[in-house]
Amino acid sequence: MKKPDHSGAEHPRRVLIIAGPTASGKSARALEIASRENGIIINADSMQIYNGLPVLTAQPSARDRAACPHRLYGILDPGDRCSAAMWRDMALSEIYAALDAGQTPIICGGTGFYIQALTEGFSPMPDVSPEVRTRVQDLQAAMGNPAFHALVSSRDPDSGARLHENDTQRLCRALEVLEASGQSIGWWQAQPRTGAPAGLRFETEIVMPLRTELYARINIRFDAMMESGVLDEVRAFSMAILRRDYPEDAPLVHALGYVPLCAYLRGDLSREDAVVQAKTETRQYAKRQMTWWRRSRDPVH
RNA sequence: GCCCAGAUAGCUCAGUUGGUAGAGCAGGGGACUGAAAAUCCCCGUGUCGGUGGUUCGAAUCCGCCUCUGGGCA
Repeated sequence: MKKPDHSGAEHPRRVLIIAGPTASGKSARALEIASRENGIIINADSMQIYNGLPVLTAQPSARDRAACPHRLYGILDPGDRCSAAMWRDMALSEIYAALDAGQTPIICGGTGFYIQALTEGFSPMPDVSPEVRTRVQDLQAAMGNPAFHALVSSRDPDSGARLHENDTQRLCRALEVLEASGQSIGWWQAQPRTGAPAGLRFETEIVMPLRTELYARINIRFDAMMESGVLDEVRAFSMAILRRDYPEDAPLVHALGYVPLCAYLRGDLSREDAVVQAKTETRQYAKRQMTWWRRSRDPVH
């Protein structure tokens, strides 16, 4: 599935995007293309960007990395915090560097939001200080969902109407943007997006296997992880959190399977049940990803 | 062989004194503007094990049968 872009540049340079649900075979596809196109593979996965849990997050093997250059894999410390905008900036500099070196950038990953950030950009947004963000989150935790939703509704009726009272993450975001800028998030979102980066032409390929086939691949891949030392890295990572080397809410704790595997290591879950839960989480994520790419995503602007 | 307890949605189970059944999980669909592997919304007809009976009416009461646990021999 190819999508043209309309950047209007005279000689737009080609950027390939290989996207799709987890375990769909994106990496193998990217590798295959890279080998015949003199490509550089650039990670578009919000978890693979951190080092710390390379097996659990299914980062490319040493062998794959040796076969062609890979960028943005495991480049952030688990204590860091990436964002779609931060990734966009890093990806763009890797893209331009690859093109300047005469190589084909191949964006590969399953984080649809990141890829959207790259190809469509964002509306401008105010900087939100960590203090404001923390204050809003603490307030939310203290008030509880209904009261917090009522508060946001009173200060920003549009967001209150648009967001469900349980959608704490977006409600917090709405309030922090308002606090930081004095304007509602809806006002900011009504501003035009950055749009496609200049001088680039994206060619997107969505790898979308049949659901039954994908689920089988997920199960097989997780069993392989269990054989490849995931438990060791999960144990080490959870110890690091206990030692306060990383915060309790480090992004990697949301890696699929992390919670059940920790429960197994603590003795709260049998190994078999932990594996079942990890596979289930992964299937549920794959389903969400399929929803993301199923809709027709015509470029905005 | 006898006694007891079960048998209800893919799974685990609710189901008040009889009025043709509903939760959690799984599964499906959807949303997504700087946390996105995040966060959130919507979706529940199934010979109520089988069969005969009581009753206007049975998942519910009674008989028999089948199966599964547990106990006694």
